[in-house]
Amino acid sequence: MTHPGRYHHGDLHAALLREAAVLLREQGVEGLSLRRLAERAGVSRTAPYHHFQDKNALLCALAEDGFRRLDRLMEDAAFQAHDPEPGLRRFVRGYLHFACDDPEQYELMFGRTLWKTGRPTESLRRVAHGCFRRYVDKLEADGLGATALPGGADPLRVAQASWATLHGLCRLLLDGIYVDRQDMEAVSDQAVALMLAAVRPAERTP
Amino acid sequence: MTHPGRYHHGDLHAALLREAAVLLREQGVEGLSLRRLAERAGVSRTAPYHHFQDKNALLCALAEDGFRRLDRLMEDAAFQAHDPEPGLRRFVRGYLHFACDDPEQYELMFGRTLWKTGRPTESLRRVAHGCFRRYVDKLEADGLGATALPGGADPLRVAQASWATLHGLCRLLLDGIYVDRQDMEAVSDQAVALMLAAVRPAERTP
DNA sequence: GTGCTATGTTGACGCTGTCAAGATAACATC
DNA sequence: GATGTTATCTTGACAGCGTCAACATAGCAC
Repeated sequence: MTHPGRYHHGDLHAALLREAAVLLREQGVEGLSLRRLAERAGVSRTAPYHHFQDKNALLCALAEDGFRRLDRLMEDAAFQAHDPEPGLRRFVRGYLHFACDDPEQYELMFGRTLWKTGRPTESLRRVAHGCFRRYVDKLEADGLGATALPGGADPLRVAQASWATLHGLCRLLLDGIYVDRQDMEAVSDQAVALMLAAVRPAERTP
Repeated sequence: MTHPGRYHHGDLHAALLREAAVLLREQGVEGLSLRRLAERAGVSRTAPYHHFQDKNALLCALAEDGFRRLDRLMEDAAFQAHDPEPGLRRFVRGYLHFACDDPEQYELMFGRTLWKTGRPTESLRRVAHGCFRRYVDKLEADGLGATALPGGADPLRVAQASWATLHGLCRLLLDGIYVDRQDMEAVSDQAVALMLAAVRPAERTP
């Protein structure tokens, strides 16, 4: 398939996604136009519309891939309550690495482009939610559900707050506000310490 | 000034900023076009270019206003080391309220639109940095510089990590990912607890 | 009054997402 | 094998965008 000069492309759907991922990585969402995409795939401007409802749908598919990769990272996570530090440290590093490896993809996954302006696909919603769900479950299963925090009885809250820390760090880092790229190591450790202080079970609270 | 039917507008600069703030609040950056802005101000499409170098410059000015407002919020903050909870709680609520009151403005201030894609004005950079600087100083002045955290000796790190938590929370909240608007109260408390655990000085670490 | 400068105008260019209508190929059915 | 249906791809068009160039007007200094 994918013979040049043919009227039918062969596997345009996959080719579009592939090319889109490259374009996204190199130029960001702003540089990703359907027209340019079509041109790169050697196809006319409106051909993509036979494979994706509109630009939003294509971007959602792209973000979905990202969440699937992130979900795999989540699978490997393990936080043992008796000594959460190494697991947490590995997870945080992995997360930051994931975000920094392809910032534009991360931005697309969590940015307003899809979640506010455009409407996220039902399919995207499912994957993204599943990814977070897995994080909550991991926390709970590994015995980090109830923590030293007052509201810590609810693992959902712990998950939300800790994910927010991680996420906020990534955003500040990637957009270059307040946190420099070279601070990454130090701030990463700081984030781990922050979470540990919150998550370390009840030595203090009787 | 600002007489209708006049060739010269009178105070287009201010009018543009005013109208832009409204449009931003109502429709977000995506709905804010220079052409529409000009039309609303009763002026031709290219008139704004005599008052702002380009769209990026106008957006920077808009974001700058936001940072000035946020800076005022920062002034009121007070974290006393002997009992940081009430001050911190007030600050967190204030911050979340600020973000939720005008989400599009917050997005503009911290989003990639200015910091990644467009280039932030030197003036914007200064104000934004000053705002964060004030936060760091406040933390240090109130005796929260060195904390229970291992790396807590550096107030900059504490500031970065705690701001990241706050910021991440806002992003997840505003974009509607993982955190619902109705969870705000609970998550806000959770964030306070998280920071407190990190910031409460050295009862544990000898 | 004369000229300079700030401000506002129209016209144009290339870019974008998307719709409508028509062309072509593949495939299923008779 | 012929026929019809469907998936796929094409060109043409439209409205919107940011921005540049060239021109018009008004205010202000001299």
